[in-house]
Amino acid sequence: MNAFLAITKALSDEGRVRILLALRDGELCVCQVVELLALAPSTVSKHVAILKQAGLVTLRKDGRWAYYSLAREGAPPMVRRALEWVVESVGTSDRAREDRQRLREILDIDKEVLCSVLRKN
Amino acid sequence: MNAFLAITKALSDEGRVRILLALRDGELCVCQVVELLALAPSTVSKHVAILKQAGLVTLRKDGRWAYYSLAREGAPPMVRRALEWVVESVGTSDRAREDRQRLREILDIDKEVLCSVLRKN
DNA sequence: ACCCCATTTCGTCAGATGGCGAATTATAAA
DNA sequence: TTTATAATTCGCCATCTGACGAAATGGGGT
Repeated sequence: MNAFLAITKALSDEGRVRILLALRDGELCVCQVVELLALAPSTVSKHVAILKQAGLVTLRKDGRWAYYSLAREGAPPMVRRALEWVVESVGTSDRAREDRQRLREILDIDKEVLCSVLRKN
Repeated sequence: MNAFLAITKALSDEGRVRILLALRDGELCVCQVVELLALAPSTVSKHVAILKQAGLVTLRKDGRWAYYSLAREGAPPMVRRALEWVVESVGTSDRAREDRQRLREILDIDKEVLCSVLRKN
């Protein structure tokens, strides 16, 4: 029950759901998510930590960068079903489409440049 | 997205999940849920209102009594999938088993008597 | 060794949430 | 019409949550 509630709580925030949907197209580093959601890095870091705690995403560290991905085959059925349900339910919502388009623009920017730009604001 | 978040928020409270699981065996009136969860009637009323708002349960009024049931065929796929996921994930948890046993005892008590007993506490 | 910088952690604040009891509503019974 | 009562709504409080900026962490680069 605790694991289940960790998932439902993780899914009960729009920003976190948007992160999951954005990860459909592949792993993202924190600064890319920061740009997508227009939230402070510390806030995004907390969000992805909650998603990770719930088992919905996995973390790959590469030097200074932290890449988050959707949980895959190894994940428990409860998690896989949750992700399927999310995608089925809101994967084609307006917000998801807007985010996907914006994400394409973000992915065109070099990561180094993107993170530097963020520091200025 | 709003409808989806209404569901995930509804599912992010243990009491509300327990209510959904209890409703698997058929409709319940508020005072029966009050007895099962050991919460104040006003609190339970609020919980079922949230479940209803999310579309996860339906309400049937019969005189002074309010019976809540799980959403059925008519419900949107998003809702049906959510309920399937809930049952798959926590339908056989310890808590669910305990509740089901306790629920059998509660259903053996006459509704009128049950609600009267609650007033005394 | 030193600095740079992506990320995380910490401290704090405003707003949301979950709990209760009291008051209100609505329906059945007397 | 008055009373009783299941349920809901309201008002309040304690706690949780999500937001931010500042400070700490930790892995490159010079």
